[in-house]
Amino acid sequence: MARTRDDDTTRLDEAARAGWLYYVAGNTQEEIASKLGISRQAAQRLVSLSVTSGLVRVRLDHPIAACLELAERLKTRFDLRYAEVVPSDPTSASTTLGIAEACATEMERRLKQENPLVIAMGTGRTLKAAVENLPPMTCEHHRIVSLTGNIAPDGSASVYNVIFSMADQVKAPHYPMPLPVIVSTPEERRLLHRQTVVQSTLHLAAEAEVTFVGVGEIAANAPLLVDGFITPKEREELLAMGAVGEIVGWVFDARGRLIECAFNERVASAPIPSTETSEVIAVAMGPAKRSAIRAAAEGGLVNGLITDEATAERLLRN
Amino acid sequence: MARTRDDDTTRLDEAARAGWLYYVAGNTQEEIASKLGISRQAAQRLVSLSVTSGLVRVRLDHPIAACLELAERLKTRFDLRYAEVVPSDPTSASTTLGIAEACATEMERRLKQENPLVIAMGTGRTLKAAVENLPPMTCEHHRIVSLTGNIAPDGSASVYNVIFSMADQVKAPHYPMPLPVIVSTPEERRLLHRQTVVQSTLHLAAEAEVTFVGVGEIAANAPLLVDGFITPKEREELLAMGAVGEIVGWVFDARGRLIECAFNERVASAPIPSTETSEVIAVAMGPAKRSAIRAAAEGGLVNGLITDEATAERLLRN
DNA sequence: CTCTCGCTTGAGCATTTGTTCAATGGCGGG
DNA sequence: CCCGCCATTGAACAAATGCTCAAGCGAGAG
Repeated sequence: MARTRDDDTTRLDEAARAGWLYYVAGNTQEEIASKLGISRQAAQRLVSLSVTSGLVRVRLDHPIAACLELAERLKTRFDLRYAEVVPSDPTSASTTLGIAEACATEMERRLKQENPLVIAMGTGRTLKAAVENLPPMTCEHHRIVSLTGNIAPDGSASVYNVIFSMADQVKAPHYPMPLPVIVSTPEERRLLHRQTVVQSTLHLAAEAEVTFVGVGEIAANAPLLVDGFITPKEREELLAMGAVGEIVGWVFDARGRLIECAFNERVASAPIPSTETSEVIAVAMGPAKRSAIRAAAEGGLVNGLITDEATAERLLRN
Repeated sequence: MARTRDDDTTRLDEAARAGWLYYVAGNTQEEIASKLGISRQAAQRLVSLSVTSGLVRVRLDHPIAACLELAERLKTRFDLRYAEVVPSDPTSASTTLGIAEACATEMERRLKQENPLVIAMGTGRTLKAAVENLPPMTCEHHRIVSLTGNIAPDGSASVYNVIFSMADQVKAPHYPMPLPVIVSTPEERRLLHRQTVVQSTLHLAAEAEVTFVGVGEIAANAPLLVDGFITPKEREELLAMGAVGEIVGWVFDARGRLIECAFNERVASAPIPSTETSEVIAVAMGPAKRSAIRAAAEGGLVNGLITDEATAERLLRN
């Protein structure tokens, strides 16, 4: 019963083969079954395994005209170096569907580069979903650095810290930040940031050529609140000070300026890499995040954006 | 009724959108229909169009263990720099299924490189199928050069000359050879090769960093014969001299040595780029081509191979 | 204005795919 | 050695997909 590693791999191999016969060679599952000498159901199970285990990856080689146009307009309107718009699924309430895949594709593009890169990663649900869409690679020449601490308020490892799973998937050297995301006092932050490990990570982050970040809203279901990084009371205070969004914890107002407040002095994240030296790509969609995205783009906190059609349209409809 | 270009493109856009909703968002065709406000059949047609027009591309991120192992053994056995083995469809008689896709993927990988490359292309059915699998790209920094003339025996443009469709698809500067594949006399070849255009193409070909070629058999359904480049009588003569295969027209024997004969003196193709300076990748599969492939690999005419599992196994089973 | 041609449409049907469920059988524990 | 657990199997059914064909529609010719 103890399913050995070998069992697993041969099973995946067979799944890959079945998936190949199905998707590439265009066989029907019945044909596959007879070719591999198994029952139709077994074939169906293998094919289905090949998709659920992420072996097959479909890619749509078509810059859907409307999306392309929206992307162009976003670039002009917000003075971005990079913009990508994916089609919206009108009924899905997901805030990652589509952009996660697009973000993964973009990451993959960067990772395939020959010359060594420093890639900085933010945190959050969207990036997590994106990283899950990365194919296995070997990128020993790039370095991946985390902009945020990896310790959640309750002391556990933060679930949405993506650097480990990303580094694991693409086999790249990685530099996490072994400290909490939000600390108790500015003094504590100073202290923690003085550690050698943290110092080198902070320096590396400042050198990042490419940065991927999620964007959090402050109102409604603020990720900071949901994940217990702030209390409802703190949220109210932030809102009162005009906070509309947050990137790796740094809270900013509607014009995309970091708010000078007690909270931001307790954020232990690395500074968001400069848009002068780094491509800083925000990955976010959905009505709740709209004003946060707009602020970040308008204020020049980011110079790249991956979003969906509906959000893009609303961003442009001033 | 005259379907305008605009009609076509918007239709493709819709197809892309439907394909996206289907393959990426995982909608059922019925859901897509209601979301786009069309009938289920219409949705089905769009999805199917998105597939047949090559918009969706499935990719299998799994080096099937057996194939990987075969590839390794091929590399060792024939001293290759590059080998790729794709799974066989046991019942398909196709000589391109699988390797065309694999070849396209490999070409794409090269084309995505930042530093400018010279890519030399052979000719034939396999390469044609491969090129049809290339995604649209913009590669203005690479140069694609043809190793063969583009004029068929009957004076028409050779169907299997792939450089134009390839260059069109990937938007790269390209250098065809405006002359017949096989000329009547060695003198004619000298004369034609003296043209300035041809000269520069020949020089470029010699500089190629990467070369993709098909491999033709001489016995059975020799492409040279089928396409009218040689007569049945000539074929017999070549076989009598020990010919087993041919690359861009150059006929070679079982040990992979170009045969010194009247026919090879009439081949107007560029010389096959040296395996010292270029990666010369043969793309071929099938029992009929087996001895030709083995000869080419053994004789060092090529140092790369893309083939299928069954062929790989037979090549290794000495 | 009407007819014709050719393309598009959607209903209906055949095929393929996905899921459920009871039966099977291997394997460790008692 | 036997029991029971649990993963796996295939039959049967449900859902989704693909195909065919007759009808509809619109553009242009007469």
